[in-house]
Amino acid sequence: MADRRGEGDGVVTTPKTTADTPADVRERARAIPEAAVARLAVYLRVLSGMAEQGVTTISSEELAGAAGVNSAKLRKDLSYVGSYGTRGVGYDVEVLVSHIERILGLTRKHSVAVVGIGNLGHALANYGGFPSRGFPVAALFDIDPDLTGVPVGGIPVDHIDDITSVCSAREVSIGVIATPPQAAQAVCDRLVSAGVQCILNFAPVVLQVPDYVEVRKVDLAVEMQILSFHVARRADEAAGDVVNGVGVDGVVIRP
Amino acid sequence: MADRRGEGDGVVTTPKTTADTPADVRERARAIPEAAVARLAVYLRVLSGMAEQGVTTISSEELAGAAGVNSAKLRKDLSYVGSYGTRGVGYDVEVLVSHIERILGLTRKHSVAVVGIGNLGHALANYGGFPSRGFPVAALFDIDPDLTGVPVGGIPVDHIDDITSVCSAREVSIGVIATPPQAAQAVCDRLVSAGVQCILNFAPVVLQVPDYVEVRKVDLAVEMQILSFHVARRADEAAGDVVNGVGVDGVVIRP
DNA sequence: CCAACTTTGTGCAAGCGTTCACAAGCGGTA
DNA sequence: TACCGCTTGTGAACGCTTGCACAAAGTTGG
Repeated sequence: MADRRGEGDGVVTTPKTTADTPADVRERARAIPEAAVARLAVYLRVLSGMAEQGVTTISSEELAGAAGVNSAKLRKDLSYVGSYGTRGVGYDVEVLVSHIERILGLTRKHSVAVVGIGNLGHALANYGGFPSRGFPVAALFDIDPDLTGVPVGGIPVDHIDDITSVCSAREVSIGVIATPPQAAQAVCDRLVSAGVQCILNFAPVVLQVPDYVEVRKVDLAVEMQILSFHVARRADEAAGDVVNGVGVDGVVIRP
Repeated sequence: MADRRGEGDGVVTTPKTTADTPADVRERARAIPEAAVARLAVYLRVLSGMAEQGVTTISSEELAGAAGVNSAKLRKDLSYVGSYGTRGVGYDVEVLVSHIERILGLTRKHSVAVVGIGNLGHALANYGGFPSRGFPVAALFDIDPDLTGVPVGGIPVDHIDDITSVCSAREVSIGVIATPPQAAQAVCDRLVSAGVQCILNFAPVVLQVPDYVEVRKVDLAVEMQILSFHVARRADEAAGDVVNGVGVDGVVIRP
């Protein structure tokens, strides 16, 4: 499926028309909006699925439908990657996949370290989606000495005191924090001092990091509360449309 | 969106001072940008922590620092909630907490159902952050008959065939999908037919739902790929700063 | 009571991202 | 080769979000 790392270099499909020097790619990558990057990752997954099903060509309309966006946005997003479509026809699935992978930096392996082997840490260590997409889990850490040496998902757990040395040695480029909130900042600091520049944080805290470190946050409580907000808004609207809040507001809304 | 029915007639009087009728809250909630809602949830957590530490008053500058945003944005966000600060002083922590909770709909309990009791599902079922924040886990589901009846995190697992009846009976308002991608859409359809209008989706697929259903997606692979993009961009920039062109995949990481 | 100081709340302008609309380009056909 | 229909790629308009800067409002000290 998405195992085309390694390729891309020698291969260089980028043929005829567009010159596409590394400098171009660099310049282009710099300008891609964050939101578009997130969507590119989604397109990539959809395209991988298409490729598996034997689809070789796809139009922006089809791909947009499958990815849940409108086709204009999709084309604009793809235009950040380059012009690899054929007018009147659509996009070659394989070509598109390889170019998106290149832009997303998936031609290179990114070793991952997971810190905090609790419920979530276990789930992450065993999550098949990481290695199969070019993100091998190279190290696991926990503060509990009883866990040290115990293999989880095939990888032995190290003690968090060894984060710096182990991460440096194994060239970890992405750190995943799945610790309790109290420990998160300390763990983060160690990861940073080990040279890790990208962090995925599951702990419900705002991490303080140097400018050159990129942090992405996955906050379950926040997600739930956003949903809660929508539940409430919806309930309010319904209440406002039909009945209305008792006597407090005598406002009548007519549908 | 496109839910402006009802209004347009002589609705809502937008009173002078701070009367704050339910209609006002309704009107205000409707207007809060999605991005601001997400931040409000973060402010809420920070404020809760402050309250626990005995802090009673906080300025926008302090709170902004703790939440990792700039103070102007914070004040604008809070202004969506209402004007509950005291000029020259700051905000009363407790007051702010209660108003944000009200806006986010946290005064009401939202029962949660988790579908797919694999690694992630287990972690979610045992995650203490849910119940403690007003999101009691009321039901668990899996397709595996061997799991049915087995309690996980104190709640017995039901079979996914019973999603509709159980969710209706227990008034589940938020569904969490932690199944493999192939099963996600079917599970989603069942949740929707059970009346669930908010879904948190961990499966790496784009769910198709009716307009009135709100879906939030947590996609680990996408998060990793976004980080990968930044690693690559950084590497490219570093390479571009020093050498120009040449190497296809210049690595070079700089501190 | 006044003056000096602090901090909120917000109008406004700049910046991004999304959407629209259409010219340009390509394959197929006669 | 010339024409036709289809789909891409993108300039331009639009709308949402952010950040600035400052008046309004409150506190404190004399």
